[in-house]
Amino acid sequence: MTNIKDLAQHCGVAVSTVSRVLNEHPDVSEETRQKVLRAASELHYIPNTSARNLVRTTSDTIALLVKGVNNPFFAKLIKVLEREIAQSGYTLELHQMDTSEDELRIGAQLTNERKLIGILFLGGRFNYSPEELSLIKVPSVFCTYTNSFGTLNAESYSSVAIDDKNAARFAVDTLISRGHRRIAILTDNQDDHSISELRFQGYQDALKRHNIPFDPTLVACTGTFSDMGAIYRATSELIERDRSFTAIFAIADLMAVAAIKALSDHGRRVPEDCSVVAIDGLELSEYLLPTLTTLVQPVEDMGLACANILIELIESRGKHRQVTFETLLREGGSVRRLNE
Amino acid sequence: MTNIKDLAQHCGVAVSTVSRVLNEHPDVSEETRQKVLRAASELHYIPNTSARNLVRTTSDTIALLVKGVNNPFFAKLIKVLEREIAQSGYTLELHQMDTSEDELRIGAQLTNERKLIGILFLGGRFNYSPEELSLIKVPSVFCTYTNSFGTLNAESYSSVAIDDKNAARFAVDTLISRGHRRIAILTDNQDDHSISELRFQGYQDALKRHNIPFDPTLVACTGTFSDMGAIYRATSELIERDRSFTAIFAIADLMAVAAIKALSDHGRRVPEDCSVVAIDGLELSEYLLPTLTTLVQPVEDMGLACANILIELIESRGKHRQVTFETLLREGGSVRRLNE
DNA sequence: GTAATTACTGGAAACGTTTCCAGTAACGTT
DNA sequence: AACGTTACTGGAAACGTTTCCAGTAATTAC
Repeated sequence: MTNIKDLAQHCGVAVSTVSRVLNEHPDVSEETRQKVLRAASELHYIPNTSARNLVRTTSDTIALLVKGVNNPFFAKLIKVLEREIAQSGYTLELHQMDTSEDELRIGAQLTNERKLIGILFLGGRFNYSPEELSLIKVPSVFCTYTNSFGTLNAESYSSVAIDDKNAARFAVDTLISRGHRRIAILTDNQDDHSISELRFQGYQDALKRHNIPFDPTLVACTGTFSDMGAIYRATSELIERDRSFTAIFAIADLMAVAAIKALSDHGRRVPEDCSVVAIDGLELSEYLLPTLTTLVQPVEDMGLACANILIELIESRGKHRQVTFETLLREGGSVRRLNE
Repeated sequence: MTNIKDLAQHCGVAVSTVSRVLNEHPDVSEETRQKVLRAASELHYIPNTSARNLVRTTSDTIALLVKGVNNPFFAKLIKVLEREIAQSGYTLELHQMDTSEDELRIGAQLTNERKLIGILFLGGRFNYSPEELSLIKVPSVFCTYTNSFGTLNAESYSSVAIDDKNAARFAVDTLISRGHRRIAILTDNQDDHSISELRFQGYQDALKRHNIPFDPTLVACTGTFSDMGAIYRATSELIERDRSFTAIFAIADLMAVAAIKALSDHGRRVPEDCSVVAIDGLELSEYLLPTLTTLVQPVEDMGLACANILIELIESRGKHRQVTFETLLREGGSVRRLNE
């Protein structure tokens, strides 16, 4: 493998000169510049990243710390993130965390190996104390969830999200405005300080505003966003437990898919016998039968925002900021007006 | 940041001794071992990866070069891959390639930066010459596609795949055995040397074996695996072009989803008016209405195989090998026997 | 009691860069 | 003619490790 020393020798110049050429420093004559460049290409010179990072005491890799990689909503997000990051000359590392508790631990560990210049958190919970957050020593951005529980001040963290509570409220409002009053909810969790809890709160809020009593028997917890079987079973139990509900609010599109199947298997058709509304706006949902009525998250814009905020932080061109995106109701065929 | 020198100084030993302790070399007294370990934890010592990699002239990162990250079949695969790789102490880097032509170029480039010890190729084409392949100077595995076109010998590359041609033939056979003869195909491409072409060949084979003439008007090319809109449009055009087909073979589950929607929008119900069979076996497909009849790829096993082969190559514990997995027909509700 | 082995340790080179500092030559300014 | 500036270049230190080599002390073998 050719290194910078070989180039120097080959050209009859000093290594420092070669380095200057390679790093596009000024103060190097056009003649030597060409000479070095030609040698570099002839000898197939490729810089050694480790050596460079060692002396520069940085790296070029950003870590994506994600819980539930196979969540289809993340797929598009990851696509956008990688593209943006690559375009800015950085590299994306993928790390999976199994529990939300891992996220800070893994983050802190990776940070310390000094091979990271930034972290993107995706799909975890978010109720950190300032002390916990300070374990992360590199710029980071929380994707798809924000500091809705904690006590962090806006100068100390960055996030990109929708207003989950509000979106959930809007989704449930949509059902209520169509005459539904017995509305079940299909959620991952009620109290894990993740978006699940926020959306659950939004559900409760909507009911309260319309003076509809909250009925815990209408809550189906799946404990997962991606395990279709578990979601199906949770819905089935709900159906067997209570036959009075006329609508389901699923906090994610994929949950709605499993729910619709469970309803169908129990002889209840959507939307005739039960309406369904969800949050996500997957492309897929437009191609289901019936098409899903869902609140669309602007996933592309969210990905761009995540990447840009992080890169600005890394290049110290920006300060921490929190971005909240609007969701848009996409009406499909899964909701029906209830006749009195 | 504490480094190995600080530890040495703090303990009153040489850096080499500290290094030995940290790398679990033998030949170091229990006493000093404890002393160093205690100091390391007290001073929050974290090794510098760049320095280590520099002197060892390796790294710990494996690159995943993927075309179409948002392909839902890949989601689960990536999940398994990351877990296996992380468990073996390596790190996974994500790189997206836009065109299949990128794949070798990007691979070669990354290889050369010497920050990579292995590459996983996912979702590209595969018709390389030995010369092209030799550009990649680190162990690599081709996931989900194999050397079905080229001239590589088995000692020079590794791959994990299903027998795409055979699977497609089986899928189409299933339709034929149910009485279908006018069978349309929904494919990404006919001649791009990727799995699309293989599956297309399998389709043609099945027809030939049953003396059903191949009709090009029954071929709908989408040019994509993941853009639902494009798939929908391609199917719509097919429907408007020919109303005689009684079944569709979609080379991927997601294509089948879009196709079923297109059929429905044109007043044709599945399976009553048209049967649909696909390849993939996404979990999702079991929860559609109707459930999809599809050939299941053992995605979990495939992921494990990819990771294991690569890791064995890296640790030079294994030789190149090609693994082909069996697919399994999962009968859903999207196929119906045709009455004569 | 000497030699050979073992157990442990320290010093220093090496990995491939970047960057600081000093230096030379040519040129323009006074 | 002396001086400052500019344009360019080389030497060497530094980044934080690992690993080779040599060396000492203690133990074992004869």
